[in-house]
Amino acid sequence: MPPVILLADANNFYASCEAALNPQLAGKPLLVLSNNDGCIVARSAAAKKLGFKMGQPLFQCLDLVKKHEVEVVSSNYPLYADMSARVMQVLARFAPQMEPYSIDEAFLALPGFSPAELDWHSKTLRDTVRRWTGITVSVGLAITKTLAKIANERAKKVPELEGVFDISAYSTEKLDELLANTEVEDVWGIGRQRGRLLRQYGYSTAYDLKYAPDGWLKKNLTITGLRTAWELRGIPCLPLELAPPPKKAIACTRSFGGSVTKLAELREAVATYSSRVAEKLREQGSVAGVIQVFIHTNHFNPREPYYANHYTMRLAQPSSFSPTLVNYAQHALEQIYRPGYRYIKAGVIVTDLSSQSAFQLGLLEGPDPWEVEGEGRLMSAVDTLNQRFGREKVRLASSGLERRWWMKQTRLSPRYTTNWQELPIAFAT
DNA sequence: TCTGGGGTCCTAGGACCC
DNA sequence: TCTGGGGTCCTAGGACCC
Repeated sequence: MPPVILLADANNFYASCEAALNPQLAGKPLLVLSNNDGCIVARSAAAKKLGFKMGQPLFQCLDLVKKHEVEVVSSNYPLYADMSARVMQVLARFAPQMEPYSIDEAFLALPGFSPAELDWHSKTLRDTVRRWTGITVSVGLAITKTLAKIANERAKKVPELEGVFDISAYSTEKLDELLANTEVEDVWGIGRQRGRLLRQYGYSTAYDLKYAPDGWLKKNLTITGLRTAWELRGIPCLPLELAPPPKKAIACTRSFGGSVTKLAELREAVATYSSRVAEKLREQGSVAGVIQVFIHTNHFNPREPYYANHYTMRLAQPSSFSPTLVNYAQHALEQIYRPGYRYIKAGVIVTDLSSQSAFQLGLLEGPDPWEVEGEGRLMSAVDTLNQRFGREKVRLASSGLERRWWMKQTRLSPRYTTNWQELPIAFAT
């Protein structure tokens, strides 16, 4: 018997994090905004009920916000990352094997449980996460990840299920009935484009997708679409990833608080982003072989000329040394900068990553090992300081002081769990 | 006026080679 | 006028996810 897959997925995660640390928000309509306070990226249950849509620009629904006195906050990623780690720690106690899949969900493998045991286990898991973290998770159980996703979705939607839905022991008939009542776009791996194509050919439900011919699936949805159909048939094609594989690309890209026209300001932003990229590289022990910089103006505004460009460079030697990456990025920026435009976003992406240690071993014809050693020690000293005293406490001067381009975050909640000065207050005297 | 960020995987097509 | 066949590698772009 293959193990049952349990998918635990937090409800309205970002909104729940805010409410968990600020009891005054409990039960109220609450919106969490994207970087720059532009779009809605999370909604509390009450806000969903009022009709706010995921991804909707805030300025389009200000009337509704005012009318219902909806609370609105900027996104606070250090808080969500910390809460996520706490939730994951609790979840890990409930299975021998776990794959943290995203900031708010994880797959668990449960071998050798009876249906009654699965039910008790899932309810205990849910209660424990709620009591220990203040976050509510929904649980779906099935024999493949794709089916567990569908079960989880139901657990969220149908109140009678009380947050847990187990379809791991369903007969083919029962499962097919459930799939026939599931829109094809609600299947994990079927987005807008594939949904449209499937419907054109008359495949409008998960059931239709399950029984679509393999040849058609492979040809039109590639191997990934074929795997999805097999998973619906109960054949596991997506194994649990127990150890997170190293990233193959690392990026830091941001919209500016307002538009930026001067090269000097773009240079600050690009220096900041490439420093951050270098830091992320060092976190996973990688060096980058290729760096790309892009900038663009606002493509939503038809009244002003649009310009977008990117420039890619191969490093002479793979590196994670901040000053090196900043220098390359600055050079790349100069290749694509054109005066006279109002830029609203820039980004730095590194690829062709390899392991720091493998790189150093193969260094017979490489750079001076003493130099690399010195760079490494400098960076680890900087990283240690910043971990201890807060991000960017030590940084390159080229990343700017005034930083007029910095993103807008006008409604940031306190860093309740990651800063001693901003702990939640239980009793005020 | 105001519209997120960071990833993965897959394929088609071009360059290049013998 | 007629102009092979098969393979690899790389990249850009598309689709998807949260």
